Amino acid sequence: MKKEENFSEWYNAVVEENNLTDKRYPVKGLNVWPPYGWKAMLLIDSKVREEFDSRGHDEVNFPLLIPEDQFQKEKDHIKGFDSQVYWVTKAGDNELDIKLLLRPTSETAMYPLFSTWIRSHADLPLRVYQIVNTFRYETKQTRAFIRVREIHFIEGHTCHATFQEAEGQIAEDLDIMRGIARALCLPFRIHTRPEWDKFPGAYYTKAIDTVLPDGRTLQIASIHQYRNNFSIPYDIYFEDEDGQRRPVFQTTYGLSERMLGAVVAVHGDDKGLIFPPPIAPIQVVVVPVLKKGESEIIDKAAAEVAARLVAAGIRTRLDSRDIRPGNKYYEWEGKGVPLRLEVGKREATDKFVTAVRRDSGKKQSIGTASLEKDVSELLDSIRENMLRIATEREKAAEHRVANLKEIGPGLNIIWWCGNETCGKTIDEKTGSSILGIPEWKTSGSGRCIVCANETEIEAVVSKPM
RNA sequence: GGGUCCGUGGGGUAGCUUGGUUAUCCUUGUAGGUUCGGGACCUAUAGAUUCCGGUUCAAAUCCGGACGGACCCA
Repeated sequence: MKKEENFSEWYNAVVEENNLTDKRYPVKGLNVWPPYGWKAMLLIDSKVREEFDSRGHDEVNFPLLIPEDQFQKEKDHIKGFDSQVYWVTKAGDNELDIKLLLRPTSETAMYPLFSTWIRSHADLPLRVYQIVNTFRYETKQTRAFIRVREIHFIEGHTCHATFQEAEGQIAEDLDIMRGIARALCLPFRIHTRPEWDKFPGAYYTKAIDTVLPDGRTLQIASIHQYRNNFSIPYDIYFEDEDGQRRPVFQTTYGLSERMLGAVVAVHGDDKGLIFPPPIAPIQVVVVPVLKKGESEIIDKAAAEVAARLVAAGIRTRLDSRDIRPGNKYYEWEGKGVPLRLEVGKREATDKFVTAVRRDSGKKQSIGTASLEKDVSELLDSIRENMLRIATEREKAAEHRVANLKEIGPGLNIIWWCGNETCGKTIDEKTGSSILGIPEWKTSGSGRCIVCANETEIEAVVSKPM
């Protein structure tokens, strides 16, 4: 399947054929995670946990069901999610007095409890996260990992004594993103979303966007400053040193299986997936190449290689199935295993393995004496190379445009007066929309691409996935 | 939000226009055997007309709806 010719078809085929997802579950937008895909997701989750935990965030788990009255305290938030909510209205045959909804996100599940957890400044900052499924009734076309109705959601929630401290949390969130993106070999951009596109209830939203091969952008994370927008209606107050009762300042951080979707889309090629080594369910596959009369010695050598790598903590699979080796190569290449080690008669006799990289296809011999060290170095080199290639492609997708007609695929850098009317005009006339204000420092000035008024605001425009 | 198209074994498909025999081919699964440096071969065997309703002597085929899927536009 050719990735460049028909990206959409390629994506659908590649995630299904290689067991990342099973879309045959008979409800729209609810997909099954088979073992291989789930393993990849869990490895991403582990990376996320590592980043949160090492900075002192604690993992929690809140209920899936939220009572209606508890959901309805913040007006903008309700307005934003109302149309996407799944309701539980009956228990057995009985109508429920208070309807329950499946969390579309967990602010309204958590915050009434936060209100009781937080009494004084000594309870702050509160920094927790959870990894759970959330439900949003998507009406648009669904797509594995990218637009689903049951979301594998990672949500960080923090409460702080001051706005400044909450701002500091957002800076830390960006650091966390850097750590995660490094493991995924994904370049990303930070955009402050325009007012009309921020998270319902937020003071502002910073989105993490990555560029896909077809020139569209995919939002893989979002970071929100809530200020007091939720703490006041949800009564999350603390007593400061002076005995004053004050609302906390809050932030949230949202990540999902879209990260896996981005990994598939950005790194894959015509042969199939390519997993970044840090999150590859199988990092190394060992394939014995048998020969009549010699199979015993070859099998033994291959098994030993695999056992040593496993002992060294490398996720290794010995593929001793009774099919031709070429068949195995195709299969593991499709599944994106970063490194393949071939062990045949020559290797078994002369104490080496033939290593084949998935990223470049290059072959090389590795002496068994330095096996563990050489394999981890190779995996590291693959990771660096994948990030380098992806970063180059992302840079190439960026271009400055001076009028609406030039707006095309990729990241279009424009001057924008900052008005919603002009922003919406871009949307209507080009089909692309304003991702937001980029993180970099604006310098100089220009004329708004729509109204031609002088402005110092630079914005990024693209077609979101 | 608007439109177009599609639904046949686990996957990919033929048959549908013009209703009529045992539903085609490839792949896959299972059992056995020969093989093995880039998708092997032989033998045996398993597996499908999305669902509900209608028209008809007769429906995979025609009509309506539901559910599911793909694409295009806003």
